[in-house]
Amino acid sequence: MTAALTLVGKGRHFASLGIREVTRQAGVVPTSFYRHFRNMDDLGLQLVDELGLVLRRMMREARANVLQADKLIEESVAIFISHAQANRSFFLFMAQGLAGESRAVQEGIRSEMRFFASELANDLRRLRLVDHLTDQDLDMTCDLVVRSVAFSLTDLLGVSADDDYQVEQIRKRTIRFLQLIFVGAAHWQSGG
Amino acid sequence: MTAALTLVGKGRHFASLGIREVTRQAGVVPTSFYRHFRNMDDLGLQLVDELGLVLRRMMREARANVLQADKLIEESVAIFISHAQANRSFFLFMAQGLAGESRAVQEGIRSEMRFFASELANDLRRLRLVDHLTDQDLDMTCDLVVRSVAFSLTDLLGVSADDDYQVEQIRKRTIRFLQLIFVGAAHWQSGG
DNA sequence: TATCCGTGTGTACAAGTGTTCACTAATGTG
DNA sequence: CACATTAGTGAACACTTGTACACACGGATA
Repeated sequence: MTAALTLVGKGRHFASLGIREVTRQAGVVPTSFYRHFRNMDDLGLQLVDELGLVLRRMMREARANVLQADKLIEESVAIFISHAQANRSFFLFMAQGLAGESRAVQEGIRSEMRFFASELANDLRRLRLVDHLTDQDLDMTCDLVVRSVAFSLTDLLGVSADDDYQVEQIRKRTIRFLQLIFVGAAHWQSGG
Repeated sequence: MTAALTLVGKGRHFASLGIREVTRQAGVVPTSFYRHFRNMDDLGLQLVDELGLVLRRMMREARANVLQADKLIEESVAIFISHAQANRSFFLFMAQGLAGESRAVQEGIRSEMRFFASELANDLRRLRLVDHLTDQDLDMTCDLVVRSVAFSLTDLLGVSADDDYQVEQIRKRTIRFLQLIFVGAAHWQSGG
């Protein structure tokens, strides 16, 4: 699995990886592959599971560091970006998988995103920042937030990790996106 | 190019297509490929160019059909969905290319999206619906709109084209996303 | 009419592919 | 100690792959 991620990190697309290629990168003979996976789709699915762990770690850190409501967006985005940079290959895999070849992987990633969105909704409810929204509207808002961040992720993965200027631009833009969404949420139904 | 799109439409990922595979689908001998393209990346780039045409046609139809401001979002989303269904393979290619293997294709698609967003900004300015926004804020709003729609596109491509119920769900959700964004835009700076 | 030029063909080759099978070395369990 | 399980090995198979080359046809041009 690490070998596959490494190759993805080097710019390859997961869908174009072959068994021999992955085992070669892993420094192991091709037949060993079958000791662990039935095929590449299977490997992809197990990567999705690990991706879930990465996302949960990120949520935990966000919850620990975002104590008060102001700067909530800024802090969260910063944490997100730092995790995305630290696990570049993982997030590359996630971005690729969203439109990938394996329906199962696709559905897995989508489901991780839904989980993430619902956790976000819980947190916001707990902070009592959105009491005027119905549960359904809050879910929608969080869904939109997660999608926007996911899209920013593809921006981020498109620039080199040490291009500080570009990363900063992406950070600022993502923050403004989220601010715009939350302004919308604040005036939802009452103002719209 | 049609052959490549056909294969993508059948669920394959563009990055995993080979020259022989494409020419086989085209009903032509492998060597003929080189008469038209230098390699698969080259083919991808030419597909991006054609994608531009598809998007422009879509914009033209939207401008022709969205006459008055109310129902603007509903109509636009409907037109978008019908185009996405009618050119399923093209939009699949677009969704794949965003996180694809070829940096050039990636950049090409991104650039088409930026163009789309800027055209949208022009239209909104012309309709004088957003006079209170600075040009920069309007651009950001349109960027977010285009991204949200693009993400809905991946939802749409994930369900079968004739699953009316699911398509309807996606349509409604996309509309609500855009409404939320525009409520945010309406109260931007004044309300945020 | 003769001559290009764009497109497609057939053959060929070296390299890479997924998958199988029988074998081996290390590990932990009774 | 003997034994089962796990992870890795190496050879072999039948294909598939990208790419090169010389060749053939048909329509446009001179």
